[in-house]
Amino acid sequence: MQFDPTATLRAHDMAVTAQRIAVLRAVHLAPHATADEVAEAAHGTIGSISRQSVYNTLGTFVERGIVRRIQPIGSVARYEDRVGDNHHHVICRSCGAIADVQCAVGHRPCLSASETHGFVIDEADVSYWGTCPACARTTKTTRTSSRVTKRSRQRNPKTTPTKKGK
Amino acid sequence: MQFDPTATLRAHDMAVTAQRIAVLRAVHLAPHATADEVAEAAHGTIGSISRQSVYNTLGTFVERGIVRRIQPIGSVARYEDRVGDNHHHVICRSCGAIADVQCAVGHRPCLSASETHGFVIDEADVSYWGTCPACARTTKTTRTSSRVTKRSRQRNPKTTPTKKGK
DNA sequence: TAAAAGTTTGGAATAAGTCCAAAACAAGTA
DNA sequence: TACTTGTTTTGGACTTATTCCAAACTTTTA
Repeated sequence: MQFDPTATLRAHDMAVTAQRIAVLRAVHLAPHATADEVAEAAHGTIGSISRQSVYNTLGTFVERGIVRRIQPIGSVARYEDRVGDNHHHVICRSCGAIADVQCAVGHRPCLSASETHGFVIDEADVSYWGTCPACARTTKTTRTSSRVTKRSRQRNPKTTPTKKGK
Repeated sequence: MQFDPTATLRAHDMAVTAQRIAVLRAVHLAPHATADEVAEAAHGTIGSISRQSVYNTLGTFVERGIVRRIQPIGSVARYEDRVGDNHHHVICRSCGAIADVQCAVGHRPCLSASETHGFVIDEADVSYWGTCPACARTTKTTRTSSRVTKRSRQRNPKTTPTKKGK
């Protein structure tokens, strides 16, 4: 089965627009990308797309189950188009790298909680925390300081950052 | 073992201040509270505390392992002082209610990922998603609309210097 | 008890995301 | 092909959670 944005959109009765295709492609090519990164990538393919459209589109996709939204502690929301296989994630505490890990159980909810307080559970979302190979190598790395990387979005350039010399 | 903020602070070589005691107490009395709720509660006990102090304090506590920070998708960060027992959470998709569930394994990381991509894992953070008893009763409830409840914070209404002497 | 060290504070700044109403567009129909 | 209609996209303003900063204040140490 290959990647066909148009077919996916059609299958979900969604209008086929350049923006949607670009967003879907961006998520497909860069798993775990942030909305901002998706916007950047989409911008690269179709020249221009509004931030709002990126959010709208991602939101709609999530609603329909076309993409999944994950949000590790300390990170902004991230998106991936690998859905339905109930896999989980390993996140590096020092650099924020994320990798997929197969669910050992294979079906959802992949775990059963012992005492559920009457909640009806339909999904178990697991985040494994640890150190990635790269960071493990450079031992004694900044533990607390360098949280999950943040990239800044470029808003209206009119607002000069003025470092306010003091 | 009983709850003794002062002793806890001393044990961690932290200066004992009214703010810290108030924050610790707030987290203890309202598990899963947001920074805002903690601020409100602390405000109730010691009359006044800055937002910044609440964040500083919570942040420091998290660093030292005195409190744990959780952040379910769609929710702001929440804090709890039940640490060290590696328990997990069930979250209601419609109202955002959170409850603790005991970890079936009991020690961390409570699960072992099958294929770790070389990551050294030290913790497994599990979020169970579903519907709480209350929401299950009122079936057909707004699914997408009422995400996790948002409370608005009340910033200092401009001119409320509040006594700073004393 | 005073200096040193650690905390708290308010104000300003950011980042991420949402609201809104108008303009642009996709797709079904004549 | 043109038309119509309902859906998308857009940009600008706004909100909320959180962080940065440097000065004022408290706790602790000596």
